[in-house]
Amino acid sequence: MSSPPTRPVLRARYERRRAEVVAAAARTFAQRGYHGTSIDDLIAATGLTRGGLYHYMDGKEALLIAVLDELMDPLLARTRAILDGPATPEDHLRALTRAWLEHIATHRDHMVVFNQERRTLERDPAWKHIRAARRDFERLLGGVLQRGVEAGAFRTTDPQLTLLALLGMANYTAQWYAPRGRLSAEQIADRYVDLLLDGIRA
Amino acid sequence: MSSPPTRPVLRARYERRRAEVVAAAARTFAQRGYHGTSIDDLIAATGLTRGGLYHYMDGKEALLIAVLDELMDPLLARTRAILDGPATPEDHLRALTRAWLEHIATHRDHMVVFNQERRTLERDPAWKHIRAARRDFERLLGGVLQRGVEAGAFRTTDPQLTLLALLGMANYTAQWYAPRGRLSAEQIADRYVDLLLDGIRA
Amino acid sequence: MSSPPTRPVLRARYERRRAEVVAAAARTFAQRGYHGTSIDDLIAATGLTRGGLYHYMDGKEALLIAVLDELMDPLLARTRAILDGPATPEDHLRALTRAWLEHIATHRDHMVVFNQERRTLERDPAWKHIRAARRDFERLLGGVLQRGVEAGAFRTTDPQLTLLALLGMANYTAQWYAPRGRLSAEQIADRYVDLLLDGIRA
Amino acid sequence: MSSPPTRPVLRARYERRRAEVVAAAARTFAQRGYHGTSIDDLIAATGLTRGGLYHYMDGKEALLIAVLDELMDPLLARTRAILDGPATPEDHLRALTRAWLEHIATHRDHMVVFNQERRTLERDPAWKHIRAARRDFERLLGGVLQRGVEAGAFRTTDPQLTLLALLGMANYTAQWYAPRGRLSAEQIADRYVDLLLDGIRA
DNA sequence: TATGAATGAGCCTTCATTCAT
DNA sequence: CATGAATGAAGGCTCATTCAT
Repeated sequence: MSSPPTRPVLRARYERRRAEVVAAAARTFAQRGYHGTSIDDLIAATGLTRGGLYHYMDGKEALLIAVLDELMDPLLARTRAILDGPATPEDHLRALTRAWLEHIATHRDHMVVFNQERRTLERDPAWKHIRAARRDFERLLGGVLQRGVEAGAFRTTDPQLTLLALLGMANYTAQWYAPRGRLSAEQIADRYVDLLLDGIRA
Repeated sequence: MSSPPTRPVLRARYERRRAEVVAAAARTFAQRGYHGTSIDDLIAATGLTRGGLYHYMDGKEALLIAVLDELMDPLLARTRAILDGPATPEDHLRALTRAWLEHIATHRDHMVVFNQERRTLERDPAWKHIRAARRDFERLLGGVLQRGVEAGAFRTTDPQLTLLALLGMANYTAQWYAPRGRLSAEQIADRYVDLLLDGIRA
Repeated sequence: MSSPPTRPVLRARYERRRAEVVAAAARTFAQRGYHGTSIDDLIAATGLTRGGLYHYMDGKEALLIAVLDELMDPLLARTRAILDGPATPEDHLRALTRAWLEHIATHRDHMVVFNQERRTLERDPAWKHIRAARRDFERLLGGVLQRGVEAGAFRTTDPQLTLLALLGMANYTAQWYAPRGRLSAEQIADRYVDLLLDGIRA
Repeated sequence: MSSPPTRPVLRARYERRRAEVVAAAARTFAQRGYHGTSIDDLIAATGLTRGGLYHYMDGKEALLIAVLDELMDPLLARTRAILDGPATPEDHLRALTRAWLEHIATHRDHMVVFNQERRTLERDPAWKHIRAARRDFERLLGGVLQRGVEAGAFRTTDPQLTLLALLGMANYTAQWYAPRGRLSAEQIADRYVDLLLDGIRA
């Protein structure tokens, strides 16, 4: 990867193209898996040539890092911003779930890649910052549940398992969500929160 | 792959070894991903030699098929057996979830592989029967929810989304479940069903 | 590189072929330089196929290491053996120079490679043991000169420069020595020692 | 490479920059070898941009030619100038060795590159003029030894081997000479000549 | 004059698989 | 039965060079 141009005009074009490359990588990794994606798949997805691709990336793994950073960094920032404001645990939970599902909806491919490579991420020391981001997010979410229990708003003997249930159902959304589908991300979030709060028993 | 021996004694040993190979493949695929696993990884995991491995398999992809069949076939059989018996929707739901999580608990690696390769499975015609099995399972599970709603036992405006929520939380278990953990698979199943039925609102 | 076979017969053949590969590498590196040699050059020189080459080596750099080890290890061993025995400084000098030039004569390619890659060797931490071997050899040789001076056998105000002169003339031999040439390695050694001791002034 | 500017001011700047590029190439080739040096290494060493570099050179190989010409041409000219004057063989030898080592001292990188690429130079027809220059220099130097023997000033049964010894020790200087070292190039030359003439025997 | 995006051939290496022994 | 040597296609990546701007 050559260093980015310094002249503003070229710099802007460079950044734009680079973002396209990362987006194409996210899409392709999501479809074929990271290891299942060849550089040729990526050049087909970007329209660049084999060598040209390397203007915009350091290598395949750097692309994976970029995809996962694009997923985690804004989500974590958004999460922290929401939790900075005062609200009841229920409101925090709802706001967080909405933000989360909206982020997944706009980053479906990224999320699918994250789910696919989860195991690799756990093993390799190179991915520490991604693991840390995931853990931070889960802790912040778990904290909301915990405070809800302590405040008497939520009733559950096992907040940890509740957290895992919520993580499972929300993250799974990436596998089936369709942008033009019946429900918006916000609606899905609300229904999930309702489900979690009230259940379905008649 | 040479054809299996016919003499019973040799046949038995052959089958045993083959099962070990599939188990090792499941473990290794789960850790490194299917594409990320090399034949060398498999010979390291099995202790066989390069050539020896090919006595027990037709190739890497055949191994993936075997892993996924070991996951889907018994689960589907078990599911059908449970649904064959008469029970309330709630009892069916609970029995199904228990069987499902117990199966995941004993087939964690298989399930992780399934989750990882999900996208590949959707794309390639070679995987039709795996896709069909997954779809059948989801339909059977969805049917229980549907009947519960129709019978007035469950109250939900969107059984399909409820199904997706349940799929998400249950399948996610494979990512974190530990055999010697605090909760048994059965307990997890029960708490998930309780959660789904009653929610956590105080 | 696959691990060497354990069965003696196969092991022997493996070792023999591996030695051939290293020899071919030495020859080719000497002709074209290490960086100038492609894997295709090596397969042409060995008769192996592209993939087959990797049965006998870990990679191109491992081959370079093997070449340099084949050069340094026996020379250093021989040097130490010679210095273990008692002798006058002049006899030690002569014996050492003979051994050295004979070694160069039978390892011309190795020596040429060493001379070519000298600078790279100095820079990269990966080559520490090669650097150490070179330094040890030079110290042992320098010690002989030093002791000769102390014993009053050699008269030189600058043993270090004398060492460098000797190193220069001897190592240069690899560049022009021809196995079937007018002079044997032993004769060259003797003449170099005579030159060093007595000069050419009429 | 664009053709050099014709307007004197621009021309001068062009020539200056071009000389810097060749110097940087010598330095980098010496450190990493010719084949081991990439264009990126050269742009890093010159501070030019990728495209800018090609304003001052025709390509990588042209740079190598320039480096070697800078080494050989002045040395040969100087050698011929010295030999043009009348002197005893000993004085000629001393003057030549001084000039030679002083040239090496101011062209260490060039000399290192020459030593490294020696084998390549021998093989490729493109390098005929470099080979011819080397051969001419060696012949001129050998001639001095030869005449010394014929004049009865030098006593050696093998002037050719003596020449090779001298070439070895002198050329090797490039590998260890340090500009600010203990000895000047002239001093080294004198000691080498003394050594060659008188030896070190007490 | 100077830039840096773009090229595509070629680099070293790994791969799943076959087959003579 | 079992071995491991051998294959050659394909992998990710770097290269020297060109050229529109």
